[in-house]
Amino acid sequence: MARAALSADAVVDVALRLVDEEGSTALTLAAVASRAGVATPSLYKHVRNLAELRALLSVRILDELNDEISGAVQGRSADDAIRALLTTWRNYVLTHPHRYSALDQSPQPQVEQAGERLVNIMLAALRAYDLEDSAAIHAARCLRAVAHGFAVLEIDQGFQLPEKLNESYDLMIHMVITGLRTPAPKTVGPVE
Amino acid sequence: MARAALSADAVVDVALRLVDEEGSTALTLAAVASRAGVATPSLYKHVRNLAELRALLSVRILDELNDEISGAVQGRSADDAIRALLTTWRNYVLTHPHRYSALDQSPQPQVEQAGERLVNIMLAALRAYDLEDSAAIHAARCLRAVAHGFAVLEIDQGFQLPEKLNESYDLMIHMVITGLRTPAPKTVGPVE
DNA sequence: AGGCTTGGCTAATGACATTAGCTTTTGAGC
DNA sequence: GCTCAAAAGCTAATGTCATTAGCCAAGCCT
Repeated sequence: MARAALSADAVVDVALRLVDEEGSTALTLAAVASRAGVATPSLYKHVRNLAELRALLSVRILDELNDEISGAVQGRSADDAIRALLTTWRNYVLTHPHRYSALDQSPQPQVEQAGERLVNIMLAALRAYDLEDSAAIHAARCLRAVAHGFAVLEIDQGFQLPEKLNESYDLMIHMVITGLRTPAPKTVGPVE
Repeated sequence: MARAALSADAVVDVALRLVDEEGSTALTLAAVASRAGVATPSLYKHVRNLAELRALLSVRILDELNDEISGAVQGRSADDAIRALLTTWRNYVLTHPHRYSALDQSPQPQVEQAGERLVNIMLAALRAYDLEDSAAIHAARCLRAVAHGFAVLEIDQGFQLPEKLNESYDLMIHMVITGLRTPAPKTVGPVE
């Protein structure tokens, strides 16, 4: 190997710091290269292109979120676990808002894998509810949708009245928990 | 007035068609100009810049979503209204996936107004539950978070097992409704 | 007719991503 | 220690955008 300088991981490190400090829109190869003390095209030796860098960064972030959540869920179960999961998710988002909004929307396989890991944690947290397999998957999706939806809106919409957002989130947690405890509904046909 | 050709509205029309046909990433001033049969800089006579075009487009889309939802909620109340609202939201997203993903995240005031109109519809749908004012606001936020979160994940993640997404969504609707009917929880402190 | 306003155009600039092709470093094996 | 091939860097070039400046034509009002 030559010049023990950069590596794909190191590039992602730099990108992560950049996003933290200047927001996800500042994520350009030029900016990353500059921070890394390297010319822009040199990055291509470590990363296929900008899209791949975004994907790698998303994986890094999702894994970090994963870690925090699984730590928080450890040793808890049922309602307690769900509460911990959702609260930790939101805390992560609020602590690193730029990271969360840097998450890649485009469906790269690597990113999907990190997403699956997240789903597995949710399934583990749901185990205490004695759901059938498919019911557990539905529940996990709901958890994800709920946490993600609130996160996105809170980050880049701001809502208004910021002092009450905790209460809104508590209500949402309450909806999830009571919904899980109440017998599943018959599937309803489309409205209209 | 000269040359009765374009207008801000017409530009948004073109942009909307472009997004529908080629996806939200294809939304560039160059592409819009080309479709409008005009040179790129000419667009600046109608629109301040790309950011404003995005904002105008978002308003257009949010208003359309608003219309569909308020139509669906008309004449229904309580659980029925909530179900109609959420179902219509998802139907809109699935019918026009590109439009929904073209929605602007950056907080322009005009876009926020359109968002408020949406919140008002939700508050109307919630009226039957006899919530206090602030409780209704929390509930509306939850509705929005839930619908948006599921929409975003469904659009650009795809989940897997597409045949069961209806059931997942039904579960989420169930969570919302039972959560609204069950007494509000005491606010819980942060976990950990 | 004359002139202002409006909407359109061409040209120029600057930020990016990306590719091509050259050079240097360095580690592995001799 | 020497050689050399791969790795990692660089400069130069291209193409796509957004955006600005400055020019021109067309229509409307008087």
